[in-house]
Amino acid sequence: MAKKLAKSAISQKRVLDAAAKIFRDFGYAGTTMRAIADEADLKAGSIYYHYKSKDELIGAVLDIGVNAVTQRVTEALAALPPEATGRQRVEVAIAAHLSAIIEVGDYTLATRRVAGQVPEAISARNTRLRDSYGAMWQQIMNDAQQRGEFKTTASLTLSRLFILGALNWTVEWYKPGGRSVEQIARDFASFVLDGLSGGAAPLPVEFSEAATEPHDNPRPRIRSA
Amino acid sequence: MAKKLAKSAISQKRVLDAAAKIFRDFGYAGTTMRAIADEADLKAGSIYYHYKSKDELIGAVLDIGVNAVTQRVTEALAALPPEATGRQRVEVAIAAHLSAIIEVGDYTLATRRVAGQVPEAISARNTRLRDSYGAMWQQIMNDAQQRGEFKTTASLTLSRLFILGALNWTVEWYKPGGRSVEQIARDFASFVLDGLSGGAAPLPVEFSEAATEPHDNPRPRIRSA
DNA sequence: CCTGAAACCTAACACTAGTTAGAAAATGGA
DNA sequence: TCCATTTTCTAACTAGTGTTAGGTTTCAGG
Repeated sequence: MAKKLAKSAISQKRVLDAAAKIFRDFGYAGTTMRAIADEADLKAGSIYYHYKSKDELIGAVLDIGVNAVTQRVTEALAALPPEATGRQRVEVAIAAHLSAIIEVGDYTLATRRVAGQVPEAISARNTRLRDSYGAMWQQIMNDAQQRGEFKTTASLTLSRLFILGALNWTVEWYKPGGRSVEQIARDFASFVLDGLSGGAAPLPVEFSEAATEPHDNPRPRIRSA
Repeated sequence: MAKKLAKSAISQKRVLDAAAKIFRDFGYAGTTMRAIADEADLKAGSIYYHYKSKDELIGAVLDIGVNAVTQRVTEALAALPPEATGRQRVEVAIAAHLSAIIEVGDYTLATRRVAGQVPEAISARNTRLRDSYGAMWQQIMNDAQQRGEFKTTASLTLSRLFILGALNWTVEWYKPGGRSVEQIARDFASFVLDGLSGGAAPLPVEFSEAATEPHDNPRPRIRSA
């Protein structure tokens, strides 16, 4: 199984991508091995050559969703000079998080929609991953506050939960044709750091309110009944 | 069916509550009529005396989730004097939204977790409800900006999406024993309006950072396999 | 106590689920 | 070309799904 992997790897990836798509659209129980197989141009039985069960598959999908984001944000933060301000760190983390979850959107959405439906044994490991990612954010924010950059009276723990909740929700309404990820990240950072009422505009945006109005339910492909 | 409803109504409610709970934990396809029946102290076949299909049931659950929030926020805003500032309106809307989604938490969570897995015909109506609720928020924010209360450079449409995303995400980590809903609402409003870096504290909070650290996965009841 | 409607249950139907064992095809080095 | 290994398919099994038809219980009102 792990000797000279070569041809198998591409099929494995195809199955994984297909699984993410189907899980995202139909949830854990709603996803059938036959539907995944169909999406991956395979027969249902053949999946078991690559993954030994449906649970192992969903486990792989879940982990990819979180790890991709964690890795991207970690790298982006590491690339920052040591003298970077807390504000800059937050901005960079937001941009990295956003671009990551949109790039691996199928996995992110699958993770979001399926977490809490999956058997406990599988979700436990994934929860640990998410927790440690949250701790990373917490540290950024605590540092910034200790430096005196944050003057908010709100709990930083709650703020972190708000930020990550809103960030992750983005994949639900984001549509490729509309606003660019960079623009969304900028607006988000501005919103998070200065709020609605504050904000002495550092750089004026070209056109603040226009363009495509995002819609709530971007994914119509639902089974008949 | 709608002649002299009396005894049937309480059973109907029991089934509905049970359905919300099960849908929230297992998703659309993962929810079985037998599991709902079990939770409601009933046999599976008996559900069909109250609801003619699983789809009708999920439709009812979805609508309750949205309508409860819409109604509560509408009332809270209507109770405000006409001279209320945009800032006050936002604060009130946040508090009302939060208390509503936590009170009918089972329905809210069911709605959140199941939307997108449900057949299109059912989700369509529900999406309309959510859209009109979003429009209500949009109006509050536009008004406030036109009055000159908001100085943010970020798109108000995006801001609204961020706010509602973060608000709805609250039910995922809220735990009854921890911080009070009012405290969370205050922090959230402060965060939304003044951001992290701003915020000339109007009223100092008693203890800003302490108490129960919320945990990510508050619902362990997952089927074995 | 009778009665008819309301509320519920039982048992089954047709169908689909995840999974598996074994046969068949594809692959690549000798 | 041959062969051994890898990869895929076929066909089936068991368990569990939503739903229904018809019988049974519950219960208010006469």
